[in-house]
Amino acid sequence: MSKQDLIKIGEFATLAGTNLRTLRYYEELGLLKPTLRSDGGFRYYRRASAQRVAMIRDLQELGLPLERIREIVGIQPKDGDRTALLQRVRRALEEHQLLLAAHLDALKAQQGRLETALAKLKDCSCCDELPAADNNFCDPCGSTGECLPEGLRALF
Amino acid sequence: MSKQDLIKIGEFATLAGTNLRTLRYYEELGLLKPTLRSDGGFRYYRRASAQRVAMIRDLQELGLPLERIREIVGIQPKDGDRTALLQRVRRALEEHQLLLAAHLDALKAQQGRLETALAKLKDCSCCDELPAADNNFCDPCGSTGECLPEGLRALF
DNA sequence: CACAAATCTAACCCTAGCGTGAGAATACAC
DNA sequence: GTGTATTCTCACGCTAGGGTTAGATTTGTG
Repeated sequence: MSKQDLIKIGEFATLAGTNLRTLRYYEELGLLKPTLRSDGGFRYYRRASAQRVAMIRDLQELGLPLERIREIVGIQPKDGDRTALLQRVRRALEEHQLLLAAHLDALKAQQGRLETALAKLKDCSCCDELPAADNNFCDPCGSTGECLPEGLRALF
Repeated sequence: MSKQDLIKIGEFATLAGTNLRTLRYYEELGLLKPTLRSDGGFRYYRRASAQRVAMIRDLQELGLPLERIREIVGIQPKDGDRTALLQRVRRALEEHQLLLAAHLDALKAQQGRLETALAKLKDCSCCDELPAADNNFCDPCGSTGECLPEGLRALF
């Protein structure tokens, strides 16, 4: 923890595999404060803090937004707090798991609608009938008598 | 198509099931222009144009961004262009299907990482060992000897 | 001391799809 | 003409994660 260990933001960014703007943005969000500020305002980081950046990145890859990450790792945990940290991480991950599941469901539903729409379009492509003047929804279809899927009502 | 048919934006919004801001936004994007502008600047729409809004909404529900939708329906198709329109829609939907699939894969991968991370966390919760001073990644784990999943390297 | 490289703050830009005003002007009924 | 409802054009706000300037300092070296 000697002064030797302190490096400026440029070197730290390289070390942590990121860039200046991102580090300053993290600081702005309260995610990672530089260990020291010089009188002139320069940021000085500990090399070891690169691990903190790695952790932030890891949690980002798991899909957590930076705000949530701050809630988890915003306060530098002491050694004894390891259990508490694990708790926080676990709760956040579980919560995020639910969100992710919901998001997946929504996208799968969208996928289903897309397939239906494409199937219907395939039918329509070989159809010569133009919709009647009073039924430009083609609903029900003049050929098959089927109703159109929701997502394509207005195509005709 | 007489002047009787032209309505102002408020009534049109109600008819189309949307609101003023959205309609003006659609116009800004080139999705739907009012049929007429009064000398004072008021927008006048045809009732029939509500179908166009419906179509935009339908394509939105299929997940297409408004920019793509504009590319599809940006130009008012004439009757004879139905085939061409169907083609454009089909191509756009197929393209979007690919994007959606990729998106789904990414989310599923995220889900997998989440599960792995949570499983590992469960192990760690019952672990009393603190990481050695020279290995604050707990990697490999002092208890099980297993390596940590990518997403949690920096937790320790 | 002088100079170059690094860093500082502040600010605006981007994607999407509007929400929500402010303040001015219009349209229409009476 | 006058009142009131409607609409007009800005223009900023939101989420996330920075990118990319500009102009001013600071640091460190010779």
